[in-house]
Amino acid sequence: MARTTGSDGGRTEAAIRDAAINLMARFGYEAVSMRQLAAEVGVQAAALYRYFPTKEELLFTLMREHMEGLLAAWEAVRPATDDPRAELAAYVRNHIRFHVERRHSTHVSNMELRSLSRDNLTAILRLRTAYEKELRQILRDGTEAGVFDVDDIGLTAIAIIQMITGVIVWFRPDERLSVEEVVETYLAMTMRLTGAEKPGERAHVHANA
Amino acid sequence: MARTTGSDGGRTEAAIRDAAINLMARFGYEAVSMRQLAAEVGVQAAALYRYFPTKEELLFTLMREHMEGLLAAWEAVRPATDDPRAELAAYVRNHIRFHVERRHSTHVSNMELRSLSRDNLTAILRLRTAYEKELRQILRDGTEAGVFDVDDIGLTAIAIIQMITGVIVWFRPDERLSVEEVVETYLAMTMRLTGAEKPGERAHVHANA
DNA sequence: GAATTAATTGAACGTTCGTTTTATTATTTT
DNA sequence: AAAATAATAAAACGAACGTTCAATTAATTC
Repeated sequence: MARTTGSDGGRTEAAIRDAAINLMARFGYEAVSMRQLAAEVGVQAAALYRYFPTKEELLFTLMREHMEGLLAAWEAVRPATDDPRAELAAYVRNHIRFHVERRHSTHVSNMELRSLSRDNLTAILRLRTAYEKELRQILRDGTEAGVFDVDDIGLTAIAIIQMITGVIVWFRPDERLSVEEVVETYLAMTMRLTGAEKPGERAHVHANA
Repeated sequence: MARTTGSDGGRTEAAIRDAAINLMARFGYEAVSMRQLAAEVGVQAAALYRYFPTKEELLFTLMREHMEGLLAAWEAVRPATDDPRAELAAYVRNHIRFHVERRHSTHVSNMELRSLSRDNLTAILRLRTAYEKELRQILRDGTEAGVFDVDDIGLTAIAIIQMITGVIVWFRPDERLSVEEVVETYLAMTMRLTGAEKPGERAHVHANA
């Protein structure tokens, strides 16, 4: 046989992306074969090469779009304020919501960096760095304004991202907690971590020596 | 050729473990072939099978010993006190020190769970759960004693472990920060996260409404 | 309705994979 | 020094891998 009835390039490509994200999130990039992926899509392996030149290019496309989507989502919700607390809250909320909604592609983007060629890796890391830089800037602004109490900005930024990305390891949308409850709990922990004063709050804790 | 001069089973097995941890941490379990591993050790691939029956059993052994080592290290340093703050501090310090010292096996243990068979996975997760349970107990004790202010114990425990394990992603021992500096910074963040009162401290922050 | 383009199949390519088998040599035991 | 055992090499197994190529059919254009 050859071209099948009702076949459509756009739909097939979307199906490939979808299946690839699911399979690679579950079994890992290396463990998923092009034949397995094709079977999931419902085509022969050769058909995949009409849409992606190599397996790695497929992975790279998925990761790049994930990172670009994350940055775009942040740009879209970034508040027009100069209160670092509001900015930090928006950052954390966006991060968790975005990642919970896209657990599988987050998993792939976080776990499969080592399967990229040098150039592709560099491109992804550049996007990641740009995203983390936003958080560092918020922490710096807040520290200078005196509303955060952060010792090491770079270290704190990494710790926060690590913590709030960890949600996707355990969170499943149908459990006792809703997404919004989780978001607020993590936000509260983040605020504590940065020593953020709540709006209306004036003083830090003082030890009674 | 066959048996080589000076060959020794004990040394070869140790060399296999060592090379396996390094290679698998760098390239991932699936991406490392038995031939590549053998070449790193300096033997033929067939020789590996004298020490480990399958590739997966080798992985499982490495992961099991890592987790057992982590639990053993904690048992060894667990303080004989009922102050949850001291216990939490000991837990965090031990966790970071252990993981920084064993970056590669930590990486393997965290990343390669999906390459295990069901039974082997269950065994590793059992160890992991036992380890996390220790932290939850500390948080629970501290919350009941009123020295911690934790909203959701399970969620906080996961967030803390995620945060303090994240050290190995970026920390390299020869940089501007020493291990002990990093340990203390993360400890401070953990204490803030849990709302821990410092010894000698009496009150929490109060909002000025 | 003929020509063109899009989408896919089926077979095949050479390579590498984890693993097994058999033979061979070094070392230890008797 | 002979016998037994430990440690390895060398070669081979069938299966699976990513990828390519030629053929074929569906849909679209002219």
